[in-house]
Amino acid sequence: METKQRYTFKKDEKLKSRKTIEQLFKDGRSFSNFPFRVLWKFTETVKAPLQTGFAVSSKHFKKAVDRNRIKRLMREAYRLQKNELQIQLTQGQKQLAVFIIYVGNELPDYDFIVEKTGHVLTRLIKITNENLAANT
RNA sequence: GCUAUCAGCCGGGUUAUCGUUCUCUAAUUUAUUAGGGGAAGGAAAGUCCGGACAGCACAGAGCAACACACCGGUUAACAACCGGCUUCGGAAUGUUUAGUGGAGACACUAACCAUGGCGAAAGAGACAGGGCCACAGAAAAUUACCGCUCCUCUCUUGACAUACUUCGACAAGCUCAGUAUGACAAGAGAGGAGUAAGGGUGAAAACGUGAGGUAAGAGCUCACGGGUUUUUGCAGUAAUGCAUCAAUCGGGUAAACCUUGUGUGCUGUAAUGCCACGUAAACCGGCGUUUGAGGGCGGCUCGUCCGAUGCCGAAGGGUAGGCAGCAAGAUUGUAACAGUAAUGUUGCAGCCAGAUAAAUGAUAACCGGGUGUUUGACCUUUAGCUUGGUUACACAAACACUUACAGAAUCCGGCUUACAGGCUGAUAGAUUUU
RNA sequence: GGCCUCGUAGUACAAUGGAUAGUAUAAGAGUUUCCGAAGCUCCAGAUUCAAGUUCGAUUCUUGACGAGGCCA
Repeated sequence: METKQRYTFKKDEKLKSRKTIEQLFKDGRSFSNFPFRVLWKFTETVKAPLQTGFAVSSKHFKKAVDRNRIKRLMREAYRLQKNELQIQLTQGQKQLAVFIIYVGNELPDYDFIVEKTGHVLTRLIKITNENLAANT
């Protein structure tokens, strides 16, 4: 992973456990960056260094096609930009669980999502650095 | 070729880069790499019907409840599908009649009738029963308010007949006048009976029109026409149709109750079975142990089975992971045969998603389809250009816009709803060309 | 995924198939008051949508749309 850059997003990197998600909603910390709301928590229960889930409210988007479309765009944008955060976490021996919720009301286009996902990821990197500094 | 209706079918493609899931093969560092293959629809949607499958007694009885309802067929099954019947709607066509225009041929308009492509029907029963029908109206279903007619009684008036004379014009009679009685006519009032023609209100008014008949009227009778039921004959498997005989005509509502017939046990793949992890058989209240609490997931009753370290309530604690179910089946494609068709039988070939915070994608370019505009195009005038008109048909180019509805979750058969656009067929109509 | 329930003024609820769909409250106007509140008077405002049955649907039937609930 450290030799060549591969933009993968496999099963292990998805946040799937119902239990961890409930923990995130209960104890996790969060911040908003429109159109996203991000939940995050350092936890030991997960295998991979970084696990991420995506969600869209079915109240805002009634049709499954629209929800799928947004989730696919988010996943694509995340996949292409998340490598830096992943490397940091591996070096720091930390496990991070992240859950990103789309709270906007309109169907976004791809460029908008890419830009906003970049903002979210830089903020997460900052948080990780602070956490590492505090621990050491 | 065009328009309309109906039925059936399809519903984008190629390349590049990065990526997801399942599976097979190989390699090893045992979770990665490399290669091959598969990966969303006609509605996957709504969850409206029907099944398969699973559990509850190899699912029992009665009531209740629910569903269905012309006939025949198809099917695993159905409220679905196919074919037919009946009723209704109806583009259009034709005959006749009337009106208008016209010298005429004829044209247009309207009405009746006939045919009628096509479409719709939750299409049993209102002679089993009760219920309801606001307002208006006499009356909303065996009813009678007004009116019409007849009879009886009373009163008034009129003229007639008979009898009588207290008084009067004149002595008597007659006449006039008066009184009483009788029957008659007219009018008024009361009572009884008949009547359903008239009442113009309403969504709906007692089969319709005409004639006879009658005290007045009435399907009371007759003629023509209409509806319902029924006998017989013919056609058809049947619904039904045609003819015929007889009876009958008293509104609507069953998508309000109901009646008749037929059918349905209930719950649903989060069913169900197995494995793993973890906790608490805490405490309190009530019931019960052969005199039976309670349960067997349906509303009630019965029956039957299970049933004691038990059950219920209250208050808490723990887990919410994996495997099977779960992808070879009422299967898909194709051909032949049977059938009007739905559909069935046989042969050949194929294996075609399996996720679980939920995969099947993202970006870019090009091509293809559709619509619109413009220019060529066509027409007129002209020797030609300009100008003007047409874009009905065919073709070409450029530009712009657009390329739908929508995402499997156990699986099938239907229904319903959404859908840019395209293709095919049938029927009807108008028109052009040959 | 499966199984259910419900849609009436801004809000909370009524209404035998039948007159102008009612009540409370909120909103608006007026009155009262030095001003405001409360009170009083008045006014506007709705049957989720579309078909069907019926003479006539908030009510009955069907479909669509929307809202809510339950499951191991």
